[in-house]
Amino acid sequence: MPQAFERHDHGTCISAALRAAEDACAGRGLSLTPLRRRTLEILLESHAALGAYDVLARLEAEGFGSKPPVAYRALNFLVEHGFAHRIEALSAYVACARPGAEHAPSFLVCRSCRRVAEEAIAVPLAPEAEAEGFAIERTVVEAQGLCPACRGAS
Amino acid sequence: MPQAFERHDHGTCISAALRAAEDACAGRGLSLTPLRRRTLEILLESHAALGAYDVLARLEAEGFGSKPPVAYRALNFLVEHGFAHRIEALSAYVACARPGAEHAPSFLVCRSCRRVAEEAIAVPLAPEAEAEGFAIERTVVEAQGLCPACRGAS
DNA sequence: ATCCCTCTTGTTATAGTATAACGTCCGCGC
DNA sequence: GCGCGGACGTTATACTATAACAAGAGGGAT
Ligand SMILES: [Zn+2]
Ligand SMILES: [Zn+2]
Ligand SMILES: [Zn+2]
Ligand SMILES: [Zn+2]
Repeated sequence: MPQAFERHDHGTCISAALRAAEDACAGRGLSLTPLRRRTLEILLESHAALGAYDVLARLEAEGFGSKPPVAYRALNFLVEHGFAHRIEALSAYVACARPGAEHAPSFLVCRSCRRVAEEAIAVPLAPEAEAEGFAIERTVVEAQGLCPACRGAS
Repeated sequence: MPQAFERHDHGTCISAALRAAEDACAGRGLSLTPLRRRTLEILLESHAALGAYDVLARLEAEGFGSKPPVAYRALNFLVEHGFAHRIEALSAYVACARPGAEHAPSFLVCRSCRRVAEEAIAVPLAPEAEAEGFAIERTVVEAQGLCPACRGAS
């Protein structure tokens, strides 16, 4: 997988993700409206986590509505359908690096540049949950730290 | 470990945690002031995650200050020194179940009653981080779902 | 064509979470 | 006594998120 912290052809990165979103929407009867599509593109421009109000500012500058629900609704649509993820520790949003594939996402989040690498790992806590009769519905796995670039720039 | 979702002697639970906090503060030159101690007690009363403003309301009712920084400072003190943890997905706070012990905490969080069980697991993502040159400083591991009691009450 | 229904986008207003900045008090070392 | 740092209190403000309502677009039924 091309990773956020490695050099890669980012144009391919973007177009593959948009393509996957289009296909998934077509297949599931969802509509990837201009607002939703543009919101995804904004997230895809970088591998960094963006706050809802950052996204909103971009959308407003491009002629979409200027009020918070505009951004939150688009972001929630993307998150619900797996085209983006919410980084809980930052209250921020990032495009999914594996759109289409079912996965329990986990992230490496740089505290300096906010770039995010998405990893595929086994759901932790499953045995503990089993032992206690706890039914896991969703997992949040986020490692915060410094990415290679930001370590170097120390 | 006595778990939040199991029957246990909760009085012991509370007094052991307070004792551990007192000892740790004494040993590290920290001051467990009445405000900080009471804040910890409030968190300890249940194994549930409480919002900062819930805690603040309790503190105010007991004669402490009524403004947000009062609660946030006490909570931040407890979190910084490992006597409490922040549940990122809820923007809420819970008393630590292993005060004193060094640990990368992970949690089972009930979405219905907000009770939290703290587990000890290995840091996930370590191999991935290593491979990418990412320096992990903190991990957030939270499984959300339904606890045994809330499953039963379905 | 008209009606109805649902979905999307837009708005206003408000709720919920968190911190910056500053003043006072108190205990301690000098 | 004086200076200092830490804890606690305040005011004010910033940041994050949602409830509730209005307007338009599209589609299917009559
Ligand atoms: Zn890329
Ligand atoms: Zn970085
Ligand atoms: Zn207990
Ligand atoms: Zn529960």
